[in-house]
Amino acid sequence: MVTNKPVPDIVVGRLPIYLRALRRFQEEACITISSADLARRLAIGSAQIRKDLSHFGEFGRQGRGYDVSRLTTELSRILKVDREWGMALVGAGDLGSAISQYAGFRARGFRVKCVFDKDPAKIGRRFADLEVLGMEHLLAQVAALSIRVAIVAVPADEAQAVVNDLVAAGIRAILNYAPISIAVPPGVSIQHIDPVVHLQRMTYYLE
Amino acid sequence: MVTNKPVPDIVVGRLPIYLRALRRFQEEACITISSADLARRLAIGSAQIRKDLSHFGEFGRQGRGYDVSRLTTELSRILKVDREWGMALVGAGDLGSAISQYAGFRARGFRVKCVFDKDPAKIGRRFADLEVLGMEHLLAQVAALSIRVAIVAVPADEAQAVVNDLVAAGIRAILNYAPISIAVPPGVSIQHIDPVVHLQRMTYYLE
DNA sequence: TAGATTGTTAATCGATTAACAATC
DNA sequence: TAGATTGTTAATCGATTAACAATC
Repeated sequence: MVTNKPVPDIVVGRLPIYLRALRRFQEEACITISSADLARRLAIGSAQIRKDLSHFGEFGRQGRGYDVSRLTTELSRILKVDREWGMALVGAGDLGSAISQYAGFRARGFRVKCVFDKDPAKIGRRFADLEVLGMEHLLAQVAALSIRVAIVAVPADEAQAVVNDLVAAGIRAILNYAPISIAVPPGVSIQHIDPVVHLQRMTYYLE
Repeated sequence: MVTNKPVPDIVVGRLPIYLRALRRFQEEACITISSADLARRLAIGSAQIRKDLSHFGEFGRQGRGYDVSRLTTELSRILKVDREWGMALVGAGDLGSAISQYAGFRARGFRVKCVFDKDPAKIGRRFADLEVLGMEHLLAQVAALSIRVAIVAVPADEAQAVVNDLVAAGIRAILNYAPISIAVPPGVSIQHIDPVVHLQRMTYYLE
């Protein structure tokens, strides 16, 4: 049942996982899957999948399940990944270089369109087909290219200032690789990637 | 109050975030902080921090707060990151190369000790001071180096098989960079890093 | 039709939060 | 001491799960 209440973040957060699994079912040439099929693959409950999807509409058929291609299309539309998103990358060090070369972004519709750094030694270098620009070009570039998404790959102690600049430039979604918690104003999303945090969540259980 | 009930995963999952914030307070030369100070920095509730910590002991003082250095030590001990952890890396492509060079691991006590790939073209190459080995050496190396932690950086369709090999070799904690959900037996932890999932969690809110 | 599976309800489960006695 | 802040309780809030009528 679709209401006008906002969908819980935790539900939205699972949709990309469903979408990723659907792509694999598609690669395996599955035409139709049940919520139980998907649940088995993801090691979660089938009721949770049905309930999550019910926030957005009725995409299945009783007795048959879900059409893999239809559900992929619907989830892509809901998540707004039925288009290409250009991204700004701030930080042209080793990590930034690895990020700009990561094929997984382009393969799923995300593309680094411009690269910035504040270090004069890095400005002017080429990152694939992009020239590293100074931070003073951020505002104009983001506006000119209509960019809403950015990746932060600077040291922890510079990250908050960079995020502030990005928000001021109109960026509304930020993927942060700096190992630090960062504040953003309402209306701006931020997600953090810190592999060490994930490792530390596991060492607790070792021994 | 410390009981013998297992601490919820969601609580354990927040400890690395607390630890990361503590290191920054330490860099700022803070001696003592209150749960409210930490909560403000992390944009969460102070009661949650106190309740989370109370699962493990009493680390604060009424009226004073927490000693930054003491709490850092305690959390490091709880998470078992008061030591160095050697890691096996599987996958010697671009992503594996970036991972092996990522300074953030070593800086926080995680070190890649051996690298494996199944591609004969990659075997024998050098990754910093390590030689890329064939998968047939996995079992012996992991045993010889007493490694319990591994990183998977292979294509999605190879990841499950690699994880099975790792588990068979005695690995008990796996950081997976392949964009796929993977099953592990009880007693083995797995965490996933897929930056595109994080981006897709944000595009939903755009426009 | 008979069998299967959805979408939804209601119950259960677990996590977060507010409040405050204890106490440094 | 007076002020501040912890550790803990109990209430609230929200998410997960089981169950099943609807129906393809």
